[in-house]
Amino acid sequence: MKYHLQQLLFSALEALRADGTLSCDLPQQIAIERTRDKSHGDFACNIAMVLAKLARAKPRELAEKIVAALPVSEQVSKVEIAGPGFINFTLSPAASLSVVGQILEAGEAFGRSTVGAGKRVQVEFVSANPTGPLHVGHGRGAAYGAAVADLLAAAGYQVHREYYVNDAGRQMDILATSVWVRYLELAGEQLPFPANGYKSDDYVWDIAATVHRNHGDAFRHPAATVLAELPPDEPQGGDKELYIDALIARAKHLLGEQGYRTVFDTGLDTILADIKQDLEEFGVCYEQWYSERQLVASGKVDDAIRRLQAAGHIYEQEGALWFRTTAFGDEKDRVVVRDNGVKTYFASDIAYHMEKLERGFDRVIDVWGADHHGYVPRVKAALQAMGQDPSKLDVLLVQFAILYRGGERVQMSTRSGSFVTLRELRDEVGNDAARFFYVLRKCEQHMDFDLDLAKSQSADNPVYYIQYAHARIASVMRQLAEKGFSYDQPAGLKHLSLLSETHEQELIQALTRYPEVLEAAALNHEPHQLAHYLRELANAFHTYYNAHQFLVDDVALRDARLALINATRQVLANGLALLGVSAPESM
RNA sequence: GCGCCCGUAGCUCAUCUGGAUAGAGCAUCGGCCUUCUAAGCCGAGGGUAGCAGGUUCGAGUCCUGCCGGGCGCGCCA
Repeated sequence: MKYHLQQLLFSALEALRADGTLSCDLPQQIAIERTRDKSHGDFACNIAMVLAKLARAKPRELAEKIVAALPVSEQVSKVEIAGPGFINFTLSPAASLSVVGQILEAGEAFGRSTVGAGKRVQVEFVSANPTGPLHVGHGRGAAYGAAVADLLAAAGYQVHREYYVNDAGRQMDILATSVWVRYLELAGEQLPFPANGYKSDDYVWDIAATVHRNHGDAFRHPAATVLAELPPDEPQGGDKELYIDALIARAKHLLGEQGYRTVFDTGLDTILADIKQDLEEFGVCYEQWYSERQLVASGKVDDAIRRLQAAGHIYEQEGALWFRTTAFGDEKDRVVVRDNGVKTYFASDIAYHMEKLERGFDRVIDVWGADHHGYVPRVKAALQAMGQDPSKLDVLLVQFAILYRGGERVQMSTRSGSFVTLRELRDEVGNDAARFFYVLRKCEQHMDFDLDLAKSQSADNPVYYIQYAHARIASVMRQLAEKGFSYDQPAGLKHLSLLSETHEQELIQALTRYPEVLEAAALNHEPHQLAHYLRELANAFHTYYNAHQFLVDDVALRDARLALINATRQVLANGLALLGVSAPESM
């Protein structure tokens, strides 16, 4: 509809230009907006005010000329000039009513558009290190990323959802070594737990037990051998980083490559399986799980560094290789290969992002926690240095969700183990409430997540309000047969003009907005727009429900009303599905 | 100190990329169930949009400077 009005205005402007009334250039885009106030019609356009200066005309006079030049459209019943020069359009009743038939015909497909047709977009989200279960912070990224991906798919994009698995690197070694130490304890060895290990995480015990169950004492070594000549750990006044590195080296040496790999993989596989299951239960699915280890093994990381070297962006200093990211706007240069020869996380990420673009995506979206924001310039710098277009990469930073329980802020720390897992959250508040709560705020907004409120199962949870609207409609349809009524949908569509009540018109108006909301939410990566819309739609329905009866004796009116609420049910279901929330038939 | 994000009703947040009189929910107060689910509806009160400037027909929205909160500034990941 917006597009139709744009076309009308555009031809009016061209006509004015042709007869010399308008001498300036025509704008590329004509902004059409929904009106806030119904007395202003359905849509408003500010084009006269925008062009007034360029055309050296008073806005209202220009508006009058534009209106006079507008082609006739049977979808528009009234055009008015208001305020400082707004052109307000009122749609004809038939134009609004037609949405009901469109919804019922399109069904689950209603609202989908083709703006992204032919474009491939990759969405990478969550990508938490597989060193432990997902916590509530990851939950927000999961719900948000999944919703953004689904919205883009609904907008016609070909969407590729991906999870980058950091299965290489130091943190994984620390995990593997932590598992081994717990295993040694289970095997009866007495040795201190490293200060920098995964100390208070119960799952480390579980994994160690699995290793012990499957391999017996195969990886057992006397504590004295393990600890021989290790530097002091932090409690003994040493450096915990040095200590853990030495312990990792000892583990690799004593277990051999094969044995170390077995312990390592038991940890990795166990945790990754847990993460996958967790996300799947949360309704979050991926096309691909991309392994950092395989990326490294493929030689692509070395290739990337070589390419940067060949392009002259790498220099050596104090034994390390530095990438001159400052040449591309970063604050300081970054190390890609440490003086001990180990490649940094950044080196992998350069190769990974390079590889993303080389896979041919038109657009690449990363959903990151806001604490990684400082990382954006260097990744963009890398892409630019490699001759790629950095603007193809969109990094969406998701702010933290601050948890409250009993009015108290819940302290979150992975290392201290005092975090709430996503699984715990889902168990407490349910998947539906969690998914909906997480996307209720725009991503750059800090979010207060009140656990008590979310798990209270009360009406304070906005998700129930929307689901209730859906269930109510389903209930009405169930009552049909019981009360001896019938519903003839084609007849209902024929009699839509009987829907003249204010509440009905407002409900229809809300329905016509759905495709616009969907497109805006997708293109702006703002699922919260859809969440808020669904609440408004549910509100329009509940109001209507309380004011009028659907199962009335007037057959034509009954069919028309049932067609309307069935269309409403469809849109509620479609919108909830995109947010990963169920649409129950009864509550 | 530098960089990014945020600051809107008592609380939690919207405001459709600069539009018309800034809107919802919760909380408070007052009404509505013999009728399709009261997890609902209707009504009332509640605002100097952190502060001060600037840009223009027009600013919560864009720019600058302060104030306050969060996060980040490793050869960690």
